[in-house]
Amino acid sequence: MDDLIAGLNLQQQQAVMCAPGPVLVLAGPGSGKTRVLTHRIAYLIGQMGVSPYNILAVTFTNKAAREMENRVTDLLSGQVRGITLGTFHAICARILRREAEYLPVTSSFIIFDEDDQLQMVKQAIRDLNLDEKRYTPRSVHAGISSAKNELIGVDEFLVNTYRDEVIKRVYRRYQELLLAGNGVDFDDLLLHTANLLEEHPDVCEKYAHCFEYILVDEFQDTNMAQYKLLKHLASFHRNIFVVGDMDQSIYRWRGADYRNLMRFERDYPDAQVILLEQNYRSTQNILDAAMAVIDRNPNRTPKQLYTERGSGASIVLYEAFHDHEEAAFVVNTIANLVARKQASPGDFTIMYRTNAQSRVLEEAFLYANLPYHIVGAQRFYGRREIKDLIAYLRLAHNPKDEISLLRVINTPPRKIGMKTLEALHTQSQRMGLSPGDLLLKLHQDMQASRAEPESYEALSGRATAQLVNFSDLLAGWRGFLAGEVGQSPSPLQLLDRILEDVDYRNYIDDGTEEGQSRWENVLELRRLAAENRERDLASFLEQIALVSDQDTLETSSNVPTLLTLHAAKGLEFPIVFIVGLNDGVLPHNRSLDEPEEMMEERRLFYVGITRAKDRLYLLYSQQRNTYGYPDYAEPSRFLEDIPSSLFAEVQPARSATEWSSSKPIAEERWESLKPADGVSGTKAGQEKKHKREASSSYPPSTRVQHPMWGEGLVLNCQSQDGDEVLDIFFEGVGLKRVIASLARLQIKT
DNA sequence: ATGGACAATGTTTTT
DNA sequence: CATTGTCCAT
Repeated sequence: MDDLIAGLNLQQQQAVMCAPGPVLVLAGPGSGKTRVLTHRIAYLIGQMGVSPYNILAVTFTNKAAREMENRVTDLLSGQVRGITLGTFHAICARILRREAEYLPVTSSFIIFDEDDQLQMVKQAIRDLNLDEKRYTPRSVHAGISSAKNELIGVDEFLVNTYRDEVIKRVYRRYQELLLAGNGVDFDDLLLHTANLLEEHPDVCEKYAHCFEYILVDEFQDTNMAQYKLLKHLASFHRNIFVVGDMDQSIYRWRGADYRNLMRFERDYPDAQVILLEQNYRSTQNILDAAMAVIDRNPNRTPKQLYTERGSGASIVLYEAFHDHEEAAFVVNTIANLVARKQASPGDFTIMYRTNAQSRVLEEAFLYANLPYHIVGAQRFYGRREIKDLIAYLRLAHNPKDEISLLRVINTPPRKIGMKTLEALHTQSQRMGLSPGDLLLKLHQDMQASRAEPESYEALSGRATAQLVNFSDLLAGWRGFLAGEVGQSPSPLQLLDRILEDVDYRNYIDDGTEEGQSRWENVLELRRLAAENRERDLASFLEQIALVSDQDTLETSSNVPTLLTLHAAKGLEFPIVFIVGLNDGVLPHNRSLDEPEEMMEERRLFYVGITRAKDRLYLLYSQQRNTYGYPDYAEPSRFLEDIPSSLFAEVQPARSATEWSSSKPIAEERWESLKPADGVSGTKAGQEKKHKREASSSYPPSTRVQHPMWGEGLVLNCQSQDGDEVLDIFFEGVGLKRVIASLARLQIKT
């Protein structure tokens, strides 16, 4: 008992040990909210004798769930088996599979991801003969999604404008398409579960009885569906313990509504409210800056963040001439601090508003020949080759999945184009079958050597031949799955068979560096399948659908991290740079005229600032490139809110001429900076490795002269079709890719 | 059916 | 600038 609460402050102890009933913990950044949650669970099990089976703990990411599980396991030395701990979506998927009898889909439903959702909206728009230009799949999907987040079904969808009418019709068609494929989307997981509990009191009671204690992390990020869901689950015991901070609500555009915190207080007037204000992460200067920024938001519970760490270093505000120099300042600063052994490369993070901003930074790192790590830009599961293979698996699992069928039917190319697909579509409609089922029937008919009867009139002979080829493959996998050859195969065995049947490697690995990297991704998926060899296919597919790239974030390699402010939430770093603090970038252009959006931009900045433990650098520039063209920019209006007393003396910006003539940092110093393991900076998807090729006439770090761009430094070279492709950094111009024989390059000595 | 050349179009993205 | 989709010639 004393062990458990040792090291917790008063408020934390109060939260951990508070009596049953509704509890609202308002937790400032770095105030130890995860500690409170994990200790609370340990307290319930260890001290109150609550069975793990009666505890439900919900998070937003798998990573957070994993971390919580590990920490509780440590605290209790292992007696956590039985606890229901996971993301909202994973827990809902579990409930829905168990209660599938109440659903319009079967328990082996598949979960459509963002990409599939867009494809499906596109399909729906086409089915309805609507103008794709006028109603982009993206915006229509946003409309459908936010309706679902508000628990608004198609029939309840209110129409005020013609646009609403369009969305409503697409929504209806979209749901039909989902059901036809026995699928649900991310939003449906929540929506269906909430509706299920609402409409079936007996089911609701079952779960509400079971979950004696409910704990929720990041409560400010819940949407209406999640709120209602929790309310149902807590309807019997009312022991609902939520932790949140409205100041860190940055997912409004995903349906999150921080007002759920207020709604909670209203719905549970007897709730105990506990404020966690002591910060264990940052120095006081950093906290003061953060509070100065966030205090300007109206209608919030004021929090006085304080630390016992002392004021710490001043915040550095730097005005760069343009974004290139901004990046150069970041890299130089990192290099200097590392060289002087004041910090190690992994201590640094650079945060920005939009992913596009990472490019300049990457160039600066490449130019300096320093490794870095970038989060998010291209996610593993978003990669083409991975999506292809998952689509194959899904199709084998569920031939009715038309989205997956369309994806793989001509990948690798099988001479099945638009014409053939159209024919397949008409024919399947005529027969009242899904295209996948039609293919299987086609296969059967061919097996029975019933030469194509008139029933396939929509299919031409040529088209049929190609389709039959594919249907043989599909039928083969179906049979394989059904256990024709003894036992039912594992996902890995099926994957391997598919890889071989379609000769995928030959298709994807064309011998270029990119092709090899793609094949490596395939091997990575294989490895993942091998790890999950105990799971059946359905469960493997679910796991893949519900895993995000955030969850794969590795922090092990000792190199600086580049990420968006959104991706930074929940993390902390000794030294933080926030770049692009210009109006139009940090308060983003699209938020300027919308007060709610503006508040969210402010919170985003707040989240960024509060990631920093020891040092904070804020950067903006006089000029920046937008879509390739330079443009003058104003400093972010948020900067005005930070008292100047917190800033270190502002260093004068160097002029453009000074910058373009400035020399790169001596190369010996870079050598001393390189981490021992020599991890190279990678941009996912498009790797730019510094390959040393002895045969090349322009090996990396050669200085060259270009007739147009002047002097540059070769960063990378690779052979292609007997020629050399070079990546060269030109000062004041940027990174250029050239063909050695065409660019009239001179080697400088 | 496919690949190459052109125009159109650009937030953030826990699941 | 860089990615994505559409049109057109093979």
